[in-house]
Amino acid sequence: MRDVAQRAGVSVSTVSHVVNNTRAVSADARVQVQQAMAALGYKPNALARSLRRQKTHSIGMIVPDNANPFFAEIARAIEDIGFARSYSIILCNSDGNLEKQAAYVDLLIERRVAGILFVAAGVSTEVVADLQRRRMPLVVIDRAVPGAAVDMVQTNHYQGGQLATQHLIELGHRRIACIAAGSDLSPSAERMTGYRDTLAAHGLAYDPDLVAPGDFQFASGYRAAQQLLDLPQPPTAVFACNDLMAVGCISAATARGLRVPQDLAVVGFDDVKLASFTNPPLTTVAQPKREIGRLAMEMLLARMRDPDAPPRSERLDTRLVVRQSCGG
Amino acid sequence: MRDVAQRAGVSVSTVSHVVNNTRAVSADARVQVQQAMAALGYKPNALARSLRRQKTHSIGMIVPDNANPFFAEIARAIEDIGFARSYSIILCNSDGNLEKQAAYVDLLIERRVAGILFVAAGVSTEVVADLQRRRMPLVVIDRAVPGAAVDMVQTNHYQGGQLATQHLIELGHRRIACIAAGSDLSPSAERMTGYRDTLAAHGLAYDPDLVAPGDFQFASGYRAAQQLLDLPQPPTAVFACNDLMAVGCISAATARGLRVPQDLAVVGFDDVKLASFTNPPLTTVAQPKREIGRLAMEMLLARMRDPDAPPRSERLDTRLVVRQSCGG
DNA sequence: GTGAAAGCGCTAACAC
DNA sequence: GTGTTAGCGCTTTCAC
Repeated sequence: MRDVAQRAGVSVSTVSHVVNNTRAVSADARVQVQQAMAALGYKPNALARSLRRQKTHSIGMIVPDNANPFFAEIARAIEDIGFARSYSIILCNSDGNLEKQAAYVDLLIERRVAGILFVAAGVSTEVVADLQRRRMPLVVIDRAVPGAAVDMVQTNHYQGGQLATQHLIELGHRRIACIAAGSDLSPSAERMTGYRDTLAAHGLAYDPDLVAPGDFQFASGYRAAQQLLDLPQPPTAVFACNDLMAVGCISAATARGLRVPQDLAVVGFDDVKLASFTNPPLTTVAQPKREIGRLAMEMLLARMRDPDAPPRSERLDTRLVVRQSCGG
Repeated sequence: MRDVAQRAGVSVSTVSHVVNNTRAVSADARVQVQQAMAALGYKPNALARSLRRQKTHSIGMIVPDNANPFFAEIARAIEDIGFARSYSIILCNSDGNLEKQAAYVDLLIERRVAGILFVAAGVSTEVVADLQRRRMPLVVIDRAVPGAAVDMVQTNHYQGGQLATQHLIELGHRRIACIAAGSDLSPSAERMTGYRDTLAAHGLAYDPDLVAPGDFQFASGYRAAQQLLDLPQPPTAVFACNDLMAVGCISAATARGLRVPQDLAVVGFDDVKLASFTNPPLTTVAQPKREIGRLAMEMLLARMRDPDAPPRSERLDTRLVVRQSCGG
């Protein structure tokens, strides 16, 4: 900047004012400055600016794994909004590891980020409390943080479970199984509850034999389907708590010579890319991934503007994507 | 830091020295400082440090789209190494748009990143030249930048094309089709060349009828397969230039009552997650995505250490992942 | 409409 | 082993 000022024959503060368009400067001086900037390839130093202004245009995004398509989509939406508002995103993968997460939180604090977008890696009550003590703008995504009054946005898993079950019931199914996953994680539990409540609402008994355990992976869906189909009275439809298990379920059924959807209807959850390409294409409950990212970012920006607003918690509804794995 | 110094009863420089472990400090003072830091929740200001030291620990990563699984994996590997070396990654999506890319490059320069990892969005000769003029450490990934002597790492697409074709030939196939994609992009063209050369090396004639156009999408693979199977003498095997088209091809074959692999063998390229879950699971040529990211990051770190080393260009070999879509 | 000067929080060179 | 000081490149207040 000094160089520019010298070459343009004006003061440093004048250069600053044309760079930031911050007060009236004679047309003459402005042109001089701009030419000098171009000639020297000058780019202002954002570090110095941030130090002086005591605010950065960086925001930290902590996710378990950006290669997981679910988080990849969310990250994408976040980056989009960030770019539009000229915030840049620092990518942090926690691998669901609390220490790694803590290390990244420290790093983000030291970098003086303007805010943090946060998918918790396990029980993160303490980190969040610490962040709040520091008045760091923060939005929690996807997984709740117990005992924290904090901005958050997540999917309405319960409504998604309802949607899937409702669809199967409307198609005439009465024996509807569920491939569940680790009930300690809230999303899966909520999907299950949506399933049970919808069964009940339609006068269908809940049969524990029709609930098979899974772990969100393909293989567990395959195994669960085998177990279900071995039942004396096998189900005619399956609600799998995610797409990977649904695809595993279809594979198992096909391997036994069953036709999907004629002999077994299958509905998934998530709507990952894969779902369009299976045979038959998978009917599934879509999580609003882009919308989650977009909203989280908007909420963070709002929080930065008004640090004292009451915490906001949003639940985004899912949408049923009807393809061919349930017929209909 | 002043606060810490005051509370600990030492000078600011002493605090700095315990924070950075930079010179001998009495055990006493060290304890005082650490206690004060903990009590005050002090975290050093990385902005100030970077400004003073004239070097940051940020690196910029520009990719077309982090939600594309290929780049997601690469990004993941980059982040991993970065974390281990305490560099943080600024995530930039160009959407293949030169203006967006230029905007991000400017942003990264202003942020004074220590280096840039770069998947070019189209012909980026100028940006790269500008970056080099500024002596910005830079590694180009995946797509070559014409006319630039610069560090780069990419897949050996040619060798991948060979691998796929070779595999099919060894399985006894003689009429081997290819689903290609836009020959203007170099990777696809190189895969094709690998295919042709391998055919020739085995005394098999190249038949233009057996090459069907695609655009990397599922639907184009489906269409291409239909076209191929309508031929008077249809192929017995297909090499699709990516997995999505391979899966489309399998769908089309299945829809006609053909069995894969008995009636038609199909091999893909990329080895995306999806490939494990198709029916039958897809035999495919795996790109070393993690390895690309890892190597790119290592090369960037090396370049930062030695700005004047001659540019290095690496081609990483692919690997054939045999599943079930080719039999064998 | 312009310029001079202080200071953001840190580090490094230099004295003691 | 410790403290003092100058200065990284910017913004902002103040004086003109």
